[in-house]
Amino acid sequence: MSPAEPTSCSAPAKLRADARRNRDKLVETAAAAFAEKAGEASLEDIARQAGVGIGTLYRHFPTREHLVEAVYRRELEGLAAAATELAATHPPDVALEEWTRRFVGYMATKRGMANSLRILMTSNSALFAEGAGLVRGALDGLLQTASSQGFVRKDIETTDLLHALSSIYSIPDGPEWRQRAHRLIGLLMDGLRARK
Amino acid sequence: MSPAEPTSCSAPAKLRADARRNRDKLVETAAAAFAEKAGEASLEDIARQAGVGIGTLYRHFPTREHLVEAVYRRELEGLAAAATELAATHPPDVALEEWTRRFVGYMATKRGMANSLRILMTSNSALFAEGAGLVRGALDGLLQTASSQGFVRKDIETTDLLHALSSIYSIPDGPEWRQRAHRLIGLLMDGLRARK
DNA sequence: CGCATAAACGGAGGCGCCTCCGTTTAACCT
DNA sequence: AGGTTAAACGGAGGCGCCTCCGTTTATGCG
Repeated sequence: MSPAEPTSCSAPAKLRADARRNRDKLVETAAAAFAEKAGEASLEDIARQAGVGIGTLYRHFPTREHLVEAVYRRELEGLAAAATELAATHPPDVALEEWTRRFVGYMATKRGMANSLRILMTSNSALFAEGAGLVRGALDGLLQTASSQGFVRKDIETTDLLHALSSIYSIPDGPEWRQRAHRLIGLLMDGLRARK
Repeated sequence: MSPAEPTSCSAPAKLRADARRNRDKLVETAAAAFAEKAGEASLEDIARQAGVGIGTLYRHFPTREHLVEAVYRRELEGLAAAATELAATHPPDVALEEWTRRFVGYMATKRGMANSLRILMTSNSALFAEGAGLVRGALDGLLQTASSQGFVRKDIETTDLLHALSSIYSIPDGPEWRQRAHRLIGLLMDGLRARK
């Protein structure tokens, strides 16, 4: 195995140290800005908050969609990593529930980016498929473990659960959104634990 | 029947004379601009070319999509009207062929508007359906006449033909696009006339 | 007509997007 | 270390989007 890789793993190789630093800072800042201002955040603001010039932002991310993509990918990777970590530190059913809650947190940040994501989806669906695969794999691992050890029922497949989770997307916007989503998850999890 | 209605029929009612005039001029100018510059035309340019202020454009069409919608609708109405006229002045098979050629001309103007149209399609699909209905009706009339009078074979339905025509959309962009499209139509029409 | 008034006009200005290019700096070589 | 150079930086500036509001004008009424 090669030495540890401390920086974000989804960045292109062979970047000068300062470039890598700025790139990471931009993605991090953008993630926060998109989460807060729902994808409508101004790129100039993001550059300013990240402490770099607007030119630097545009060199790293030629279009808004490139930046969205980087944020999207980073968060999906984080989500997949969380699954592994949760599996190692919690009972399987708790890990599963906690992971789905994080999944909802993730989706919450995406609500306002619908437009950019749609563009991304139609113009570069390969990336989307890859992201979906990551999520699916993570959920699959958690569910397999939990069900094989008898913590949850066995007649529910990953696809079913994923489908149920994605339905959260269609909950109408509003102040109660998050609350509703978490109630729905509680319901799903109780259902899963009820061994038929 | 009420008196003749000389102005564009898809405009809202009860507009002051100057407002109606400016609105029509804007739609007309926009249609030309979108056709030429592929939907990327600047709204400021369109207003300037139409001889009105930018404020006037925005009062009539609050977003780019509203203007796109107006152009889109106007052209579909023109297309439907052309079907009636062609049917009255040409043999049925010629009318059919000529109309499909105009249909291609129409689609050619839409190639660059894909983005705006997609937004329109997802955010207001009712309009889209209405437009599609207009086109379908026009084609249906022409095809019925032609086939009932024995000018074209009878085993092809409107839906089939519409589907074949819409495939033109997927011809890759390029200088030869129009030529390819017309070759395809010639092929379709010869096929239609070949009475099995 | 001439007046009142509501409707419509139009463009200045603020903001965001993106490019271009002069300046800075990390990385490599001797 | 000091020098060289290509990579990276950053912000000014041009352009388009959109809003806001002071000015103009069509229209209906006495």
